[in-house]
Formats: sequence, structure tokens, C-alpha cells
Amino acid sequence: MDAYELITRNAEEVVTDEEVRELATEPEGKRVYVGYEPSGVLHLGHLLTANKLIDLQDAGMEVVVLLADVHAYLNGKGSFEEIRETAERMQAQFTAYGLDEENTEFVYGSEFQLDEEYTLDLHELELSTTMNRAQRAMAELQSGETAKVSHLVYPLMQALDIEYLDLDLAVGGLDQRKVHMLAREELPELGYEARPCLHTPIVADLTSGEGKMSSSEGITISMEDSTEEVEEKVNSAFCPPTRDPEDDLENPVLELFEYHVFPRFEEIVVDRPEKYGGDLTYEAYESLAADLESGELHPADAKGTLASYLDELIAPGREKLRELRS
RNA sequence: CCGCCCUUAGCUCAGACUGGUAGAGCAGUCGACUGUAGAUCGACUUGCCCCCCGUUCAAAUCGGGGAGGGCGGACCA
Repeated sequence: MDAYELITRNAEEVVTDEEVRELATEPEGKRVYVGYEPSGVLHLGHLLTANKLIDLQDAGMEVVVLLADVHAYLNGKGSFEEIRETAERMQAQFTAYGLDEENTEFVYGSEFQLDEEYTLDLHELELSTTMNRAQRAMAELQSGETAKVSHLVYPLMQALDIEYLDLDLAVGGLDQRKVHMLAREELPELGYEARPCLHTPIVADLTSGEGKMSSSEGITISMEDSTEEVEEKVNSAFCPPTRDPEDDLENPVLELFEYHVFPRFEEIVVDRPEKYGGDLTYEAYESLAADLESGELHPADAKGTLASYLDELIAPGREKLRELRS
């Protein structure tokens, strides 16, 4: 797999392709980032972008993880002390998950977002951005919630972070695209360079298969789930025996294979009783999806396999969490 | 500062005028059927009715006070 392919695999959107191709010609030392509001326990949503960071790391890029404590504060997530505590746990889980500790720079937002220069740039952005635009860019706002001033400042800071962290590429879920577009539009106004960005897909809800829904509602698998809980959750997932369900629905089991399992394992073995045909081995998502479609692979076997690989992925983080808590 | 509206199940809301301690839909849980899930049947669960005080035999409901949330208050139309 060449650098461009590795950088963009499983990406839902790349803005712009030309700019990212340019980065891919010389990925070494290029700085990329994802910002996360500190959370005590990582879930699949976090891990999806983390997978992309691992890809980028493998491509030779320098990964920056922003532990966005100031953003969390602006979003009403508690005191700085509480937020810092969860941020520390988050960092530990990321490294347990597989982000290379040597080559990952973990940065707290408060380390630079309170500096005078940053603040003045922020005010300049406030001056040139309408409330309407800022609110539409604010991905972390609960639907139905009415925005506080802090919620409008939030995306503007995200835009500035891209400059202040000296990045070459911004990464995030597709829900971040409006912020990134805001950044691309506004940074040049401040005399800074617009950076390319790359968006990961939003995986469908596990139980309903509804796509593009907020990841905060519904069941998700997290670092603190036990093996049994992972099995239960995966087993209760929506999984018609096809890769392309009707009515705008997705097959979340296949999506988890595609975005979470195949990127992290060389080969996937389906442990299947002789009665149903014995074990199956896959090296690529495509062949597994095709087998599910054809009926060669039964959803129940796919689920059992998915659960065990997901469990393997979260096991180190689960262990780390247990250490931290004792 | 002033005015209006809202607050009842996890969610969206009925119920208030005509007091008798709560309902629907969705969600959820459990079965049946499928070698998974869903769909479909069948059963079931859920409540400081925002808080306090008062009236009353009796208050989600009436009166007073308070809290939280939403919207509005120049001109123009």
C-alpha cells in the first residue's frame, strides 16, 4: 500500500484530494491531528479516528492528539481539574490502543489557547464570523439545545488550533466538516494557510443500522466493556444478511469489520463449526462482505468473529483502565 | 427591567377550564418465530406530575411564592 492509499483509506472525504496527494509525496514529519474533548472512557467513535491516526503514523507522519480541555470547559463538561483527570485517562487509553507513544504528541488545549496572541486571533475570528455560521459549525451541540456564547467560540477555537498546532492536515469525523470548512475559509483571512482535512465516516447505529445519526445516542462499545458485554452488544446489532440493506440503512456489523477490524489485523479467521462449513479466513474486507452477501457467511458467525476481534482491540485499554482505577 | 409561553415516563406530549394521587405514541425489557439482528406476533416495565407554602376530606389540577428553559420588547413591516 503506498502512502497516499494508506493516508486516505477508509476516509469518507478528503479536502482536497490534490492537497493530500501533495502531502503523500513526502509524508515524513508532516503534522496531523485530531482533537478530542476529554472523556474518561474511549468508545468506538474515538477509536475510528484513532485508527486513522495509526495509519498516518505508519505513513511516517507526526501525530498530534489535542486533549481539548478548554473546549470541554466551554461545553460545560466540568471544572478544569475534573477535565484534566479524564484527559489523563484518555491519553493512557489511546496509547494502550496502539498510538505509538514515542511518536504521538499529546497536547492540552490550555497549554496554548490562553496565550495573548491566540486570544487576539480568536477575537478577530469572532469579529468576522456570524453567529449563524459559528453555530452551524458547532458539531458538539446537542440537538434541541440552544447555543451559549461558549458554543459559538468553540468552533472558532478549533479553527485556530489548526494554525497554532502548526499542522499540515486536520483529521476528524464527518461531523467535523463544517468546522474544517470554516477553518479553510477563515484562516487565510488572518494571514494563515488553509490546511487540507480528512474525514472519517460516521458509523451507523449498532442496533438500528441508521446511518449519519449522532453517535452519542444508542449503544456503542467502549473500553470498559467486558468480553461478555462486547458479545452481547454485537449480538444484538442489526445485521441483515446483505451489505446493502433497504431504506437508507447500513449494515453496522460490516461497517465495524471495515473500519475497526480489517485496518488492524492482517487476517481474520471466522471460527465456524464443521456443521456450517468450518473455518473461513479473510485478508480483505471486500471478500468478507461479498461472502455475507452471497450467504456463504452467516450473520451469526460474522457477529461472533466481530465480537472477538473487537474484544482483542479494546482489551489493552480495558486493562489500563483497571490499573488506573485501582 | 418588562411581557408572554413552557416544565408530567428515557423521548415527544395528552390530562388542568369542570380537584378524587396519571395516560398515549415512540423507546426499553422479556418471550415466540427465524442458525444473528430486524420485521411480525404475545406479555411486561417505567414516574419526587420542577420546588416550597397555602386552600381543601382530597391538589399534577385551584391560589401565592420561587427555580429552570424558550420567545419577545426601537424603527420598519
